Amino acid sequence: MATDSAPTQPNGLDFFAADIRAALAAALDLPADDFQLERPRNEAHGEFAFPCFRYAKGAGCSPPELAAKLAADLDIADVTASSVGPFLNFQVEPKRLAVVVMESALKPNFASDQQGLTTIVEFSSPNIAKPMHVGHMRTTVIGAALARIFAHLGHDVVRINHIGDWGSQFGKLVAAWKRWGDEDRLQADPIAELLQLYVRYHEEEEEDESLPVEAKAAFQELESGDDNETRKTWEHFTELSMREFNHVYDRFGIQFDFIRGESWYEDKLDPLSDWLDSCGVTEQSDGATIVDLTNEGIKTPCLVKTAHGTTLYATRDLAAAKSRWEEFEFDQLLYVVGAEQTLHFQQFKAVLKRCGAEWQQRMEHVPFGLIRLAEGKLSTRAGRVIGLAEVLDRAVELARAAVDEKNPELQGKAEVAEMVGVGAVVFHDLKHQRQKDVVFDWKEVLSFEGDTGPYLQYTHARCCSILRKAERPVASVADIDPALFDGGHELFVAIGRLPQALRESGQKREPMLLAHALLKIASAGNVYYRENRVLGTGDPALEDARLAVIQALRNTLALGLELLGVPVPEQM
RNA sequence: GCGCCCGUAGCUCAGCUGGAUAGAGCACCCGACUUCUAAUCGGGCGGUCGAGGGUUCGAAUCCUUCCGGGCGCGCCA
Repeated sequence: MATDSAPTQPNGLDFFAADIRAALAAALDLPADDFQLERPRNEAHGEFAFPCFRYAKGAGCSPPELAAKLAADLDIADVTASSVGPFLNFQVEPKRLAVVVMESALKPNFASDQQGLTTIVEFSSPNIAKPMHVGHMRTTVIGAALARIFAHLGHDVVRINHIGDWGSQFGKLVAAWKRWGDEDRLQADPIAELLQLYVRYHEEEEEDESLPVEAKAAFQELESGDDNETRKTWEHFTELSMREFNHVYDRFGIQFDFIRGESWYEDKLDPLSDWLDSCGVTEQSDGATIVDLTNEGIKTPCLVKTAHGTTLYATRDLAAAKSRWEEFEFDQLLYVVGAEQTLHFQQFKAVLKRCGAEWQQRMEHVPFGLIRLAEGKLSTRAGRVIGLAEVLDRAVELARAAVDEKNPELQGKAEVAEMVGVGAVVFHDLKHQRQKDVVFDWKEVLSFEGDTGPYLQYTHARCCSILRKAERPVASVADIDPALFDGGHELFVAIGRLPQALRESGQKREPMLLAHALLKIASAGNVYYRENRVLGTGDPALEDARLAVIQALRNTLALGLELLGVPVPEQM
């Protein structure tokens, strides 16, 4: 439920941005919200930029004149305004910036921003009886990251895994099982056996006309709700599949608040149908029940029941959405589902709109691009698949080789290799813009150098190492002479921008923004500790200051990596 | 055919609510480990931002046409 959010002190650079906006508002006599501060292209120009073009007319002068006038007039604590042509640049007094950022970064709630909203994130949602392959990675990794980001921003987050455990395909599977199933093979390797049945069904379906008939009958038996043999078989498959999925979720460190398959909404399907009827939106067409959406600008009607009377994907999604609204009264419900399902979400929101359910506006499809192989689209049936577990295994294997080579003395190499391998895979997925298709390339995914997860982990591990070797507590920022933070400016700016990146990641549902902010921080961090030796300088005050910087860097990276779902080893 | 998404350096991508010389990583070529992990750091090479037209003081960014790629378009999910 939406509650009043307690105003929190802005963290990082937001602290100064607020002052600058207020000063601009006063000078130009406009609301502070109107001002979008940009970042100067050239870092030497300062931390914030304000192009004067669109305000010049109102001020009755040219943009450069306005910039010059504002530069002369504005008086902001700890901030110097200067004009360069039509641009007004703001430079924060470096020592002050260092202190504010350092204090922010050492707080546990760095970058948090209470909003008191209930946000449901539906993600992962694999189909039972099929292996999780790289195609499931994006929804799983992006969804989990968004859920963590919203939680950190102060939302009440509900994570739902909408398992695909219902639908006519399970009729097919049961039919295939009855003909060719083998319990021993099933026990030995459940998913492989189920997949084999699924593939065989599709191969023989065309030759054998009785097969589809049996499949339809089986799904009808399932939907009847009776506790029959078909249902027992289906429950068995579900249980075996979930066991397999949970292995993967454990490796990713992902937990759900609710694992609710489509079948969970089974008893809500009839009421849903009745509701749709009572709203007067359904009609019959070629024996099927549809909702016409032409007035909503969608040419394809939404099918809610087949000619055989069985439900469809849309029916179950409608029932799920309505049930969730009644249960949670969510402020937002995000569906982290592939872009190829855009039409489906448009349709089912339009159906709800026709029913007068205003809350449909709170539902949002968060689409992402496909993962493709160089050889073509992923296809379970055609055997063009790369298993998710296989990707992780190979990454971990390579990570192990890297650990053996780079740090042979390390304790717990197996654990570290697991963290590094998984981290590489997760980060690789999150550093790309959500919407774009990605061509799966082993070489890219398994890279540990440059802009990668392991690079961030390495930077974090280096910080841990320095802090370990210091063998003493880190002084508080208040006890440090700010002049000793000299040399860390670029790093402070990078860290100071994290709160904004985090906020935008949430607003745009784009974990990439956080990923890139972290890369910038790590890069600046690597430069910092290379050029500013921490231990053994013989100057205790300087060591205190630099240790604090390393601590801030470590905390920031740990926070960011954790939010993204990249494991955070302390040594590697 | 209609709809949606995408097209930026050899490769993978940032930048896109219009703004200051288009940025990273990889690859390639130089250079830096007696000192806190070289999974690092510094330098170099590399781009008519798919093509044309339009709007604007200003376009990779907005509009439009075309080309190229992907996805979707009623009883699968």
